[in-house]
Amino acid sequence: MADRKRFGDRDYFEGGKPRLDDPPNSRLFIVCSKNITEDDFRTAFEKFGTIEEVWVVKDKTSGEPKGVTYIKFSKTSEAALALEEMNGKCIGSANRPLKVMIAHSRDQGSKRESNEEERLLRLFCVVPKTTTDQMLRDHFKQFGDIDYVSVVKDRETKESRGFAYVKYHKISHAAKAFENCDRTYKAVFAEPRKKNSLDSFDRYSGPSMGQDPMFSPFGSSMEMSGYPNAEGCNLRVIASPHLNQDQLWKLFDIAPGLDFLYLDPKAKLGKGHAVVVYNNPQAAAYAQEKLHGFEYPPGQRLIVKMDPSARNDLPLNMQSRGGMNRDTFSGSTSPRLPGSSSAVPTSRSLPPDLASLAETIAQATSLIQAAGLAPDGAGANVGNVQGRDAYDPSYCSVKLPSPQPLASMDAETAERLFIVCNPGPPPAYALRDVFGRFGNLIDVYMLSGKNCGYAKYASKESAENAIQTLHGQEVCGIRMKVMAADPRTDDRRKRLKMEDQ
DNA sequence: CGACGGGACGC
DNA sequence: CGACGGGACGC
Repeated sequence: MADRKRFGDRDYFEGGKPRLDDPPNSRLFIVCSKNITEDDFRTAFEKFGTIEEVWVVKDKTSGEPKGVTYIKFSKTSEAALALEEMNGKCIGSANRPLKVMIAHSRDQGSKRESNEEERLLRLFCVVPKTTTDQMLRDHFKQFGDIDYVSVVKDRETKESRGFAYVKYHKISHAAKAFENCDRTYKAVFAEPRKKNSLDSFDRYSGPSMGQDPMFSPFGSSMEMSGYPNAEGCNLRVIASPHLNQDQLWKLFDIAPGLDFLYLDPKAKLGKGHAVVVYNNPQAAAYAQEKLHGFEYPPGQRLIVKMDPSARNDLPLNMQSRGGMNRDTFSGSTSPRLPGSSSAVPTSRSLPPDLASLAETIAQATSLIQAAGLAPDGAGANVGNVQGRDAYDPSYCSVKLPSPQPLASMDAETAERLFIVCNPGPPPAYALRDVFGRFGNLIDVYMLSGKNCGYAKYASKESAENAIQTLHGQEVCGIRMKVMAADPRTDDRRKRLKMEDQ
């Protein structure tokens, strides 16, 4: 089938026109000395990614370089990194430093706006109504330093309007988030907020929503280390034996001050038994309250108990250093609490912040395994068989292929499946994992308020495999029908077809 | 200050 | 036996 990722004239000149702004913000506009050659540019910029084109602009009549160059990258994040790295640098034989900017789209011309940085730093996302700022922050912080997260709420009812803005400090971070954030957010670069033209300092204008005020009930976790062996800091955990140490770490990282998490590889304590130690008792209590009884994976409740003696079960060499702690775990960032509101759900019914957390973990797990970086010997996650093909999520009634990378969101749909779930829709992350395992999955979603939905695949073969394997099976105890979808009926397809001409 | 050409899906 | 998602920021 057509591989839209591979670059070639065929793709570049889609519809007879160069795709200058596809993906968005992937083209650089560079003001520079006139004596820099195309080769100079290629040499200096190729390390940032795949260059689709270097165009040293020359005067049409005289042929003289105008001191302006465009460089088109295949990805937004490549252009962003190149900008951050090369702006102000000198290349070739020139003394004048490059001025590197993200090129405007052609119709936008050369006019500048006072806040054009914001166009590159801020993402617009569609989010479930139950998603909070903190939940979004927890997902988006993995891509870089967040300026602010803001779920837009109804002015009167204060309820979420179902969309949000996420702003970063660096455009490469925004670009990474744009490319790699959970695709159900449908992240796009946000149009700058409407504004009057006078304030070119809007970046500094407000405290705005910089840091959420209810952010840290425990104060700075750095200052909370005065409880090294306090009794209330130690938890004993029983989890699914399928979970590995990384996954558990991410779960228990919902409370600030996670010091040690030890999942006994020899199962001396018992399969899936772990010891968790925080540096402050509030965090341990919070984690226990939030995670005890939480189903992860679905159907498998975590058991989380306070146990002052738990720390004694750590191997001697860990009682001071930890088998896994903040220093050795690269994926963790600053500790944050979910559920910034005080109306934290205490029921055992999958509070939304934990659902979001579980989703994040499922996604990360899927990515890691798809990349062939499956947890190594340090983990105790392998049940009975060897190799990552053996990974078999307990929430699905049938043996599945190993996790696969998703197809790009704008890939062409080769086949669409219709899914019916009874009695109701399973968790989104479970659906995504299960349907993703056949490869080339573009998107899977349930219609809101309905028990049916769709899965879109970029490959017919993947879609057929999904039908073969999943039809009639269960996910999280929910029976699924999986079949080819009827073609769309509305005029949306026609409209898309028209654009192709 | 510094903003837009050439090319046009295989055998 | 079910059928087509959510979308722009109080001034």
